[in-house]
Amino acid sequence: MDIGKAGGGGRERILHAASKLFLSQGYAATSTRDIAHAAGIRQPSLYHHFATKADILHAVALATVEPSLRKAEELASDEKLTPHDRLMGLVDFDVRLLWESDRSSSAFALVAQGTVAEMNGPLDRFSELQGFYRSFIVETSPGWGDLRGDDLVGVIFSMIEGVVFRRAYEQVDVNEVSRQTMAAVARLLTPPKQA
Amino acid sequence: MDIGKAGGGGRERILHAASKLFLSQGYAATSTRDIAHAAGIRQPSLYHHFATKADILHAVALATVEPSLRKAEELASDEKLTPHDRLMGLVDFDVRLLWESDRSSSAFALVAQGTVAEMNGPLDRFSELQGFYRSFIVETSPGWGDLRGDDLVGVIFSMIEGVVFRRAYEQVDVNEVSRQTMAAVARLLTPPKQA
DNA sequence: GTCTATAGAGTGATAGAC
DNA sequence: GTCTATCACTCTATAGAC
Repeated sequence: MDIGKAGGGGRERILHAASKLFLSQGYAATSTRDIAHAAGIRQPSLYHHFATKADILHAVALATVEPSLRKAEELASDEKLTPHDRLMGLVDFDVRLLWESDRSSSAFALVAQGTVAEMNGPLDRFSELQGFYRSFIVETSPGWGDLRGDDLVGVIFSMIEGVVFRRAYEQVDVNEVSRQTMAAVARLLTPPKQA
Repeated sequence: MDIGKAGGGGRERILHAASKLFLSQGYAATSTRDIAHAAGIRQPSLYHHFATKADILHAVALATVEPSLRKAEELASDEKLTPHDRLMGLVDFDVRLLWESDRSSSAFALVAQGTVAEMNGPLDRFSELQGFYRSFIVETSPGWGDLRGDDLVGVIFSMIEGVVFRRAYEQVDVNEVSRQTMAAVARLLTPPKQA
């Protein structure tokens, strides 16, 4: 299920349309009529595919985190790669995904918009993704000085998710943002040559 | 005008209530009845103080960015401080502000929820704050390697704003987050002792 | 400056035909 | 699987009394 691509069956069209609208306007500000119109159907027809509006959000959030998770699994199982390569591959993939709102969005930003209790499924997948970040990071470097282990995971995660704010107002190319972010991650992990 | 503190006149009470609600639920999901109830008045009474709901968001966004801006001005004019001290002081202040949603929130997160055209006032103030970050950063260090000048400004800003995501699901103390963020900023700016 | 009452539009969701 | 019609509710905002 890849909601990044248009086309596909009726359900896929709805998820694709809803994904774009939820990110650009927010969940609450997006009406079911908006979604239906963008999907090329009438509003009540949505309810043949989903029981409630919240269910659409749930499905979008799940589908949004899946590509990153699949990429992480692919990187983790590629034995030709070093941990550093795996981390950089995932950072690059996620930054581009976060940047291209047309295709996807911050899974967490979506999850955060729904009632937390109903969003446990997507939240679990999100935690899995964090787990990959954590293992790629600690396998790359144990850290040094006053930033080690979970400290590094926290600030790196913060930096990656924070690109959604940059996208909203900066005039920067996604290639530049990806390059900068990878360079910053590498710098945070690399000890000085003479400590 | 400090909407972080409760009390004050009717207008201040409304801004305080709206600030908390907009951050925790989003602008669209917050009804004027919610705001009025939290402020201890009836819904139509809001319209004695603000012409529209969007005006409340506008005022909240402005009031939210002001404390950081005042802090930045204070740090900039304190001649006993080095650029590095100024930067760390602002990072610490902003991370704590972002973390304590009860008191404030990401000015930008608020701005992003309104129609962009109507939010030019707050957005300008937000740009001013970015300007302080930029000058504190470049005065601290010109950068080194593949991260210099605006590259550093971008990733550092991303990391600071990104703490709102960490707050939402991590069980971390704000003092830890502030310490980690300051350490990461310092590490990004400090050249290796032997390049 | 706050209230009650209410207008006017939009909302999510259901019923039932095709 | 999509449609038309519609219900019951909530929303922002206004009018006018006190």
